[in-house]
Amino acid sequence: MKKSRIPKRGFGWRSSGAQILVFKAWIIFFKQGSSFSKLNHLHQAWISCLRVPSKLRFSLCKGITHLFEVFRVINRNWCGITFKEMSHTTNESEDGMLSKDQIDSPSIDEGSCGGSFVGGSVLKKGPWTSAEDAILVEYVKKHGEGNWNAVQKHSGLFRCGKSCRLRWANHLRPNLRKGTFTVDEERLIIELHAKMGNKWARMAAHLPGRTDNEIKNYWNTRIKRRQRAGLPLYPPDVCLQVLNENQQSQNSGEFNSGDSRHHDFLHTNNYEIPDVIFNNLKASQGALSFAPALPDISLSSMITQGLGSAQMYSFMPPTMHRPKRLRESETLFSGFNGSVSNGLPVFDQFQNDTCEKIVWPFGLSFPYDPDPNIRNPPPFGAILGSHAFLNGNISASKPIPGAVKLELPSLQYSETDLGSWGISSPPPPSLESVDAFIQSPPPAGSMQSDCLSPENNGLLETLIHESHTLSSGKNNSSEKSLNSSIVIPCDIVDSSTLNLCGRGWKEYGDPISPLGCSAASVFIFLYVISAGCIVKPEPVHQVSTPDGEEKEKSTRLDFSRPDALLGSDWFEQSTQCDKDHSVMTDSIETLFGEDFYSDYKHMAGTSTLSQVWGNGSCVWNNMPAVYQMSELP
DNA sequence: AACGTCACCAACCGCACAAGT
DNA sequence: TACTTGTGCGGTTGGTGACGT
Repeated sequence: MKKSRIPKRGFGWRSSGAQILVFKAWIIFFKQGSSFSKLNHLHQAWISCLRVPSKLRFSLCKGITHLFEVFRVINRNWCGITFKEMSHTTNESEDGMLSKDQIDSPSIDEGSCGGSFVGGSVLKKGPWTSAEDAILVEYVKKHGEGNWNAVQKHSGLFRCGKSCRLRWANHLRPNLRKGTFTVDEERLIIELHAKMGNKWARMAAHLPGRTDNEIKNYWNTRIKRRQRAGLPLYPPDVCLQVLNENQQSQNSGEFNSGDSRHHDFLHTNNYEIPDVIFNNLKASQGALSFAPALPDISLSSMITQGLGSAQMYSFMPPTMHRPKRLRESETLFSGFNGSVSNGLPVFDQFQNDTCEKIVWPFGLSFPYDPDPNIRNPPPFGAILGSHAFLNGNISASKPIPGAVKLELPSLQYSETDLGSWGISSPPPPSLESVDAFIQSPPPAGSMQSDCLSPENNGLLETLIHESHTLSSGKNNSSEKSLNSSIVIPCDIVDSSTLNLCGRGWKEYGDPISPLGCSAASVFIFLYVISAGCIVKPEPVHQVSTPDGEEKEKSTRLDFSRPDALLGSDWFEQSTQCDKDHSVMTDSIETLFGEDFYSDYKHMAGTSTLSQVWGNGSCVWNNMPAVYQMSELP
C-alpha cells in the first residue's frame, strides 16, 4: 500500500466525491467556455457543492475556490466578470481591478487568519475571499437576509454571523453604491451629520446604496483632514440650514423623535451646547450679507467657531500649522490659499492686532479683552472636552485640555430662545459651501480606469479559443470516445498562456506564492488531470524565437506549465536527471514561489516523490476516469 | 532606497436593544 | 421576570497604497 502524502498547501482532499465534483466543474468550465457568461457554470458547480453533505462541503468549497483562483490569476478579466455576475459585488469589478485579497487570497484556509473555535470549528477572520462571498450570496439568495448565525451552519462558511451580516450589508447586497462620494452625497452627509451626529446607520438610510461604514469612514477621514487644516466641520450654510429647520420644527411644534433622541444622547453625554450658541449664530445671520467680502472659509469658520469654540477669540491659533499634506484640499482649496494656507490674513489681525476690538466678519464689533477669562468667558459656555470644542476649528497643533472625544455635535439644539436676541432671522444666505470645494473633487475624467495590465487583454478568450481549436482538432477522437466534448485543462492551457500566467504571478507580487495557497493546488490539480488517465502530457509548445531566446524561453515555458511539470513521465525523468531537476526546481521556485518550492524540495528529497506524484499513485488515483462519470454534463 | 505619514478601506469588537422562550 | 439569542450600531483597529521627506 503506497503511502500518499498530501502536500501542505494542496487541496488536501480525501474524498473522491469531492474530487469528482470539482473535476466536473472544471470540465464544465472548459466545455462551455466560449463566452464569459458560460463561466457561470463554474459557479453552478460551486453551488452544487453546497448541496453535498457537510463532510464533503468544505473540501469542495476549497477545491472550487482554488479553481476560481487559478483562473483569476490566469486572466483577471475572467474574475472580474464572473464574480461580478456571481455575487453582484461591485467592489471587485467596478474598476476592473481585483482587490488584493482576491488576487492572493488564502482561499478557505481554516485558521489562516486566526479565528476562534465555535462549535468545534474554526471561524475564519480577516478579509473575505471571493469564494466566500459567493457562498454567502448564494445563501442569502436562498434563505434571505437574517439569521446570520445559521449561515455558518448551513453554508459551510467558516464565518461568524456578525461577519456574514457585515459582509453582506457592506459589500454583497444588491444596489450598493461604491466609489467616491459625489458632491451631493458629501453635502448630504454633512447636513445629516449636523442634524444627527454620529448616527451612521440613520444617515445611511438617507443615502441609498451607501453603508453606514462608508459614511463613518468618510466622516472620520473628513474630521482628520479638516481638523488638521484648521477648518470647520460644517459649512455655514449647513449650520444655518439646520438651524432654520430646527426652528421651524420648533415653531410648528414638531418633535422629531430621532433628533430628540440625539438631543437626549447629547445631553447624556454632557454635550450640551448652550442656547447662546444659536443666538450668536442668529446674530451672525443678520450680518451675513456682509460676508461676500470675505472668503467663505472665514465665514464658515466664524460661524462654526461661534457654535462652540472658546477659541473664537484667537480664531486660528498662531501656532496653526499648514497641513503637511492636504491632498484634496490643497488642490481644490486653492481659492482659499491666501487665507488658509498663507497665514490666514483675514484672521491674522485677530492674532496680531493689538487693538482691543475685534471686527467680526459679520460686521459686528465686540469689545475684546486680551484675557477672555475675565471679561469674556468662553462664549456660549463651551465645555472643555465637549464636542462643542471640536465642532469648530481646533488646531491640531493646539491640543485641547481635558478629554477630547471626537463625538461630534448635532446642530439640532433647538431650545434656543432666539427671540431674546431680538434679531430677526432672515433666510439663510446662499453661501457656497466651503466643503464643496474642500471635499473630494469629482473624479477627473473617468477616474477609475480599468486596470489595464498587460495581462488584461482577453487572454481567456485566447485560451478558450485554443481550447476549441484543440478540442475540435486533436481531441476529436477522444471526445468521441468520451462521448463528450471534454477539453482537458492541460490541453488548452498552452505555454504562452501559462507563461503570461507566470508573469502575472510575479506582477501580483505575492512573495510566498504567485497563487498564494493555490499554487500547489494548481500544481496538483493539473497533475491530476494529466495523471488521471485522461490525457498524456504533451510536448510543450515552443515559440519560434531566436536561438538564444528560444532555449531560455523553451525552458521557461516548459516549466511554466504545471502539467508539463507534472507529467508523469516527465517527473520520472526529471528525478533522474540532475540538470533537469535543477532547472525544474528553479522553475518551480520561480513559478510558485519559495513556499511551495520548499514543499517541493521536501517532497523531492524523499523517496515518496514518485509515489506522491507518480502515475496513478497520487491521492487522486481513486478518481474515476472522466468518461466514467456518467453524470457529467 | 528607506522610512514615515496619511488617506482610505475593510473588518472586528463591544455594547445595547429587541424579540423570543 | 429573567435569560438567551439575534441583530444593529458605533468605535476602533489593522492593512495597504500613495506620497513626502
